[in-house]
Amino acid sequence: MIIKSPINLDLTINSGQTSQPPWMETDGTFSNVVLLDNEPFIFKVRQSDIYLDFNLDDKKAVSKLKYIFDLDFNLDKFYKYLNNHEELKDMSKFCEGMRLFLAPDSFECVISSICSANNSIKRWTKSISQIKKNWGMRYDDYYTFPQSRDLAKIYLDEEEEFNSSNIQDICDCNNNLKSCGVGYRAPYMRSASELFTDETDLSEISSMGYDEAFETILKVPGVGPKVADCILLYGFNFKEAFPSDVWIKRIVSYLYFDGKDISVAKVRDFGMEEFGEYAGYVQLYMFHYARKSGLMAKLK
DNA sequence: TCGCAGGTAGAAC
DNA sequence: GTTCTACCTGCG
Repeated sequence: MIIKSPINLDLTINSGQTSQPPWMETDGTFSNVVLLDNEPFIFKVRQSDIYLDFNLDDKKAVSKLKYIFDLDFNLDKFYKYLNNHEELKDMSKFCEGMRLFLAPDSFECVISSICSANNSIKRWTKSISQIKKNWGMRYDDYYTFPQSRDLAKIYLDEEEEFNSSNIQDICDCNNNLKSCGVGYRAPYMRSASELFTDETDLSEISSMGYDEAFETILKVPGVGPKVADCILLYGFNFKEAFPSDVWIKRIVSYLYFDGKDISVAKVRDFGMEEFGEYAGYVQLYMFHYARKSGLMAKLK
């Protein structure tokens, strides 16, 4: 069925948002397994003109799909907003149809975002895909993201695995987090999994206001301000988040502060204040505008 | 080969 | 409170 909200699927899925790695692509069809009340559904989506063509018409599935691709967000209104601001008016034409790519499972977003810190898009998406293959549930060619209680039990590295198992050669130890290329983030990822198994219920975050949610998620190991904002934006749909990293800092500094060097913390405050309910989208568009327009190369 | 890039934690100021 | 440094991996 066609869902009549304009979107550029390829751009949205491959824009490096830390909710999840890109979906599997075959001949222009993007697919993934999505759990609805713990029941697996294979979602297949493809571009149809400016819209999205979805393989299921089940009401729950459609509602979830609309959530994942943020299809109820009014892009036209957002573009009017961009066009009314001198600093932002070029952005929509470089990113037309790009939407938030929200996590079907917020725990996956927590771990993906921790993994993305001080890392490249290519490397964190590879690591998360490997984690799904190793410890997720398999349906056809697709893997779910493991649940927190399962990830909490995974060995951190070869050494821990070797010492706790009957494997004879340490080189055969590849059932551990570090073998997924996550580096020093492994203990953060496992501690976060323990936290969300035993102490903190992720669903409580959704019912909090932004500030409380931010302070709560900031306590998770491996989560600083940038990662916290990514989790709130891509994992919980808090659109007022303005995840600020060095690139956003350079772009904001160029566009708004005459190239003056300002702290990432100040950039975050500025973005939230200036863009309000559009902060998350502005951040997303800024990053891709800078990438595609050549601004990023210039700011390097 | 090695220098570099990229957020967080923990220590030092 | 702000600033410095180590952390792991892949890339040029």
